[in-house]
Amino acid sequence: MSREVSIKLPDGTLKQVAHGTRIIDFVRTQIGAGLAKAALAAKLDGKEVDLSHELTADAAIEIITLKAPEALDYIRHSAAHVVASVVQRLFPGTQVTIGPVIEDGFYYDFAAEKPFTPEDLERIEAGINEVLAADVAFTRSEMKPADAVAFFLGKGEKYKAEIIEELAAKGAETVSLYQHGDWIDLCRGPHIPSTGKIGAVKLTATSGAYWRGDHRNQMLQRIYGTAWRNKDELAAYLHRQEEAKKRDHRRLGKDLELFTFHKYAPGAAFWLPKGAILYNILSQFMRETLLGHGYDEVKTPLIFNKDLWLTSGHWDKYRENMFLVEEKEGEPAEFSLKPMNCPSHHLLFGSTRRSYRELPLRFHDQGVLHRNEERGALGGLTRVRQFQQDDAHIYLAESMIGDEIARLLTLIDRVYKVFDMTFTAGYSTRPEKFLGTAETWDRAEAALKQALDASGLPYTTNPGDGAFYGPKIDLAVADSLGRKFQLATIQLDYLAPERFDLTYIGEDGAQHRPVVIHRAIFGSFERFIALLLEHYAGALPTWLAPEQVRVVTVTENQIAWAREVMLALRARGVRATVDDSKDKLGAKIRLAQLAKVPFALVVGDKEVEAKAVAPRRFGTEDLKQMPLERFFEIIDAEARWPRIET
RNA sequence: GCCGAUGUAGCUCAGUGGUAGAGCAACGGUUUCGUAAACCGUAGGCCUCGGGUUCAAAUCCCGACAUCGGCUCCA
Repeated sequence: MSREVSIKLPDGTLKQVAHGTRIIDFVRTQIGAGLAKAALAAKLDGKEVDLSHELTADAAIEIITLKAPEALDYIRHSAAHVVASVVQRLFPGTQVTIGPVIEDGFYYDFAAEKPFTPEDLERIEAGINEVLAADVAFTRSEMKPADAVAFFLGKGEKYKAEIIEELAAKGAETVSLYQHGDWIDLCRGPHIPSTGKIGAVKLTATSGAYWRGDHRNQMLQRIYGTAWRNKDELAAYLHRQEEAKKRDHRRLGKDLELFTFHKYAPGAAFWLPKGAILYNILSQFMRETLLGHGYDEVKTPLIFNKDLWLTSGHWDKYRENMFLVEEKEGEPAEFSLKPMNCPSHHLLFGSTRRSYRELPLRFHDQGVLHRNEERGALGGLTRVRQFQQDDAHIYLAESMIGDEIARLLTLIDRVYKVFDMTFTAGYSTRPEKFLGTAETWDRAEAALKQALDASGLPYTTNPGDGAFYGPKIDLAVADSLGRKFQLATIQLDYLAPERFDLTYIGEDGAQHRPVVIHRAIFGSFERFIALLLEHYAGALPTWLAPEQVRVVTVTENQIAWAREVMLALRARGVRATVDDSKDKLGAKIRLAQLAKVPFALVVGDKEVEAKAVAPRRFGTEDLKQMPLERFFEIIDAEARWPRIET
């Protein structure tokens, strides 16, 4: 007997097909051969399945073709399988582990005898291209977990067996396997119909990676790759990567003479004159902004006795990241450079009797911090050992948390809008090991979440990712290559007030325990500047540009007027220079553009005559000649610092 | 810290066992020029550092240091 199932197409039409019809056949016969050819996978009631999946129940169907955004995920995941099959052919004895899709590509982790060399990668890539050309079909099958474990153990694949055992422990009744050619892998799917649908694959990098990301586990060998619908897309992607590298803040820092590093001070930047200007503007901008938002700036010591860190808990939890300082040579280090400002602020809070009338009490501190990051983790300005934060600690009563967080989110949002930067927010909740009571945590999480929801900012929730002392909100910004870095943070802390025995006198005359909010908006100036530079590709807005105006003369005959213009600009606070070199005008313009100076003011005989300038704005063609007074108006308006509403 | 790659002039890079190179920048000179590179010349190096192999090392080997990519994305 033949039963029928009812399949609903995206446009609403219902089709009846025999129970057990494969999707690919359904599409070919009921929709069209063209779609059947273009199809890669399908969604049944939103669930991703292969085209070979059999229709056994009424469902709404959606066909995913090459054009769909998801297509790239399927192509990449299928490409990862091909990589693994080629690696196992070329390097017998290598075990497979996992091979997920990531942003712009995929990777596959192998338990290999030896790391893969760049030459190995070339051989593997050649093997991949053979498989793509052969257009081998992917086929799906299922097994009972116990059988699958035996199957993979029989092939010496102990990582796969471990994964299946975990799936079984979670209650999986069957696991799926995918095969192309004679190579088979445990896989959730779906896959594209055949390897020929993978247009272009390139292996991009190798690296060591710990099994399950834990450094106590065995180190696996990872191969990164990218895959696209066709060669043009791949070429376009590689071109984008090349372009992105030009925005790398390390490149820009060198080209624009902002900062440099020396191997005698790994992870600590030297700020060159132009970089120091940028750093100081941001620092002062934040100082004034926070002053306007009820913060009090403080300055606290750099070096502290270890007793402070014993009290705060850093000595136990954070000592390996602290630079210890010995007071007398040969004696055990009793001091440390501070890795964070919070403990010193707690000392300040506790240094006098506090009243509820002072709350929320906000200490802002841009003090220099040192953290002994692992050597391998250092990189540019985004991962340093010495830095300054726009750090603050807010002491308040628990009832004030909601308002304060809401205010903070508004402030953060406004600050980032000034720089035209977009961020992603993450909300992290109670970890498994936490301090305090579940009840306070519930209240704290509710307050954070409520403020976050009210703010209208989109955010992701990271359950269990909170600090052990409280939940937090983190804001991340992506660099030119799409890597995300945490900048702003808001963390609630119930523990520190306990450890430092902080109290204030309430309206009722009794002592109360405050709550602390740790928060930063830029995060560290170093990291913020890195992302700021990449965001603007080095072409900073006028108010931030270290050199705002460069007066360029056509010949040496205009040097006197050029200097007069420069001095007049400097007199009104504009950072101006003169290029009075013997270069031709074209060369001077080029240099000004390469230095990304917002305005090049051309002065020739005509301008001298008219007491005028001919401004050329960065990245544009020439502006018309104008009286110097007129240019003053333009530059004054652009050089003005943004104000953040209170 | 771990895996891999890299380290040559201020910058970008060539040079694979036999006397250290180019372009740009710098410096000197000529040119006085109207919106992205005028011309000629000069100088610049412990080839990251320390060991080793060799008649001979930037080059081969070992180690240190630094830099770069990665070490959360879970069949």
